[in-house]
Amino acid sequence: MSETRDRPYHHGDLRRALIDTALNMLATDQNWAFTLREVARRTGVSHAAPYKHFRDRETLLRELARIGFVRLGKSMTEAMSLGLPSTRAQFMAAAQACIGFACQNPGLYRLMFSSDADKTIDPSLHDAAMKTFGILLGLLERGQRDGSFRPVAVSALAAAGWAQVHGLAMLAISHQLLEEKVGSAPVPAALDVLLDGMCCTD
Amino acid sequence: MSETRDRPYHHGDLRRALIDTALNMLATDQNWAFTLREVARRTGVSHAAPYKHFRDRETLLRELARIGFVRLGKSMTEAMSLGLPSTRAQFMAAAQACIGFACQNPGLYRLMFSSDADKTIDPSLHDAAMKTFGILLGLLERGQRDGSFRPVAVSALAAAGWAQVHGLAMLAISHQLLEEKVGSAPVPAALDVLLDGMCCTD
DNA sequence: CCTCCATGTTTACAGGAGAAACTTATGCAG
DNA sequence: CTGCATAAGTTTCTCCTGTAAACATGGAGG
Repeated sequence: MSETRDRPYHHGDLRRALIDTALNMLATDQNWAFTLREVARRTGVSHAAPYKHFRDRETLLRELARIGFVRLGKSMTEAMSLGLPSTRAQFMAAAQACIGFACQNPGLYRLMFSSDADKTIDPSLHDAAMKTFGILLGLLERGQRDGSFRPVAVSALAAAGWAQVHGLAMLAISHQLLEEKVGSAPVPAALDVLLDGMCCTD
Repeated sequence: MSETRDRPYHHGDLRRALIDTALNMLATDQNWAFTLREVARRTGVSHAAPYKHFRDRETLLRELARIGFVRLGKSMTEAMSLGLPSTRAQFMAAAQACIGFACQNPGLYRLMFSSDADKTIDPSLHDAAMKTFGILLGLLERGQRDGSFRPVAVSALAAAGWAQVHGLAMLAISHQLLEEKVGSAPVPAALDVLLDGMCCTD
């Protein structure tokens, strides 16, 4: 077979390749039936090869989740850096970026908040999640300083904002934001209601 | 063995027994590694017996999710029926009931919103979810009529309220409402921020 | 009383997680 | 350059799961 020499015995960067394959599957598959063997198969290696790079299935899942948080953070940061006039508009943009990210990577987003991605046993995953959360927190603090957001405890704003965005994202990818229930543009509508509660300008 | 006669060959109500076992496991296990065979084992029947009552694993999961929505609806209705003075207080009570339900049944709550419980292929599950959502919607409409909530589109209030409550529940059972991030009592704090945006009394 | 059928059980098979033993290539010591 | 230690693959094995098929049982209706 000519295939024998298509790829050297040693892959070169199998770890990266496995992660890429898995991320692609997560972005594509709605079903979310993640299988280590299928990742290996699609990457073109034997089903035991991944164990040379990840202790077990969950270790790979946690690494994927970590990358997800990094990417999500980047999306939100970019959305906030578009030179929008008000802090309120920046919050809206970051929130919509997060929900857009979830809709484009439903499997990955679910994974990031699933019990498979246990943050209590992986400091780097925990750090990545904290860092992304920190982006939101920074925006809220800035908004309070410039007088956009009400001077209540910033932790209250943070909990409210985070829960709202995460809840909308989860409902969106679960296809539960049906028009019959919540109107035609539920995301900005809901965010506006929340922002009315967060902002000073009534 | 004396066990041979402990239970008659025909269980009597195996369907119910399987559901009860599964619900107990869901309430207990944080890990959420649901296995049909283990449900059968713990119920004391052979691993193939469940197939006489459920087409496949997912059919059982959907039935469990349906029961979850019914129970959640009951919890919320009860919380609203405590004779609380304001509609705002009733919303707060219903929201906390929902989040409390999630914390007491993390596995079940996750299931209810997971892709395993596909509402598009099970009308009775879809109906149960819609009905529970309807409780929230009814409360919001009542609140608008009595002047508690602002006269914006009720769908906006519904999307905001639902997302907020669901988001808080998901974050709570993912142990992501850490004090370092969101203060010591994030749930009421966040709900108050949202309610400030929903209510007329500023 | 006998027979049917719903509801059980046993057996069988495919596919996944993960461990262990084996193989190959690569980099480094001499 | 030679040769070996080792990282990175592969094969093989065991245990577990979901699910189908064949078989067994016992209670209800003729």
